[in-house]
Amino acid sequence: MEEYLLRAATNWSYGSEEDDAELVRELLDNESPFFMLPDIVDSSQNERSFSSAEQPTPVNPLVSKANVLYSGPTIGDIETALSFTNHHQQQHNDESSDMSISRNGFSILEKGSSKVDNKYTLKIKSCGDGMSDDGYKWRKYGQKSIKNSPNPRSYYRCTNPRCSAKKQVERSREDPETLIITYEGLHLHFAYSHFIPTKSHTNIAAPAATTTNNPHPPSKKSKTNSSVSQVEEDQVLKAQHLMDLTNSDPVYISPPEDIFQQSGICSQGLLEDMVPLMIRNPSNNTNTSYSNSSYSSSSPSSCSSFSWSPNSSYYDFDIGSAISRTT
DNA sequence: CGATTTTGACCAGCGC
DNA sequence: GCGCTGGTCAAAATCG
Repeated sequence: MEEYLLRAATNWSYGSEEDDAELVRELLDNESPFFMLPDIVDSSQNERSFSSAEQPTPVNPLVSKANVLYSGPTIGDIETALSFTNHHQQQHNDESSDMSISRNGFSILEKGSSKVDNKYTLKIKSCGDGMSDDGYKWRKYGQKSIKNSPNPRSYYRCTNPRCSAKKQVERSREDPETLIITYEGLHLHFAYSHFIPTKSHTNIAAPAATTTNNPHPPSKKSKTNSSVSQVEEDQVLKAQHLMDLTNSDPVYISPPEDIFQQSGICSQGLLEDMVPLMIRNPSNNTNTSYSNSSYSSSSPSSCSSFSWSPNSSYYDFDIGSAISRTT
């Protein structure tokens, strides 16, 4: 899941359907550390939150930390979703029940996270007190009423000026508890929070002399000042995947704030922030695993994923404030 | 007082 | 061309 999002973000708009299909296969490969064996997960537990005591055993500790459940989509389901038009994709999403992530009081019903026209749609089911927060800073820049829908749609931009990401948040008509979040543009926070710098990354993040055709780099100007190329980023991503395939140590998730501070880089979680960090601070890249409790109790920064913001207000028709506001 | 949200106006795309 | 709709802008209001 995280891997998928990470790679999807990296290949934001230039991934072919073949690439997507390959990615899906990798995701659904039982050998993948990001894949939870279906027989481990009681399907009856899908679409609900787990306490730490009742979490099913995942294949990958990262998945465990994220309370990620996988019980669902077949390769065909997702490949179909990837190939559908936006309209069809939405229908497909409505008809299939696939992934569920729950963390810090909300769950994601990812009914086929899919990429259509550079957009990724997540369906998030609120639970508990209804609070949910992806942990990153978004600025609301608009809200519109949608025809034939009682719920307005809220528009958000990432507050990081180097990030062009936007998202739209609206409440599902079918299920008022389900929020439909459409991410658009290259916004990598959603995945970086699960991106753990380790020594192995630095070893593998070797430069390569190729280019990408990513049309929406988070910051082109910063690229010119950085020794890290997009290809290096890709290498790091691959390294991360390889490392996770073999690393049995607990792996976590949001990098600690002090690492960012020591590095003098923005902790918003952009990949271009992460890669220099890993290169410059190899010594800091070890021993960065955290306990489950440390994760869930206090996010190290506003950039950690899915952090729940107790100060956020939640109103029926102000979906976004409940999701985007961070403190 | 700066940051953020609200909200009406404006604009562009699309179908008729 | 016109109207509808979705997306964005920007000034005012609100918040911390």
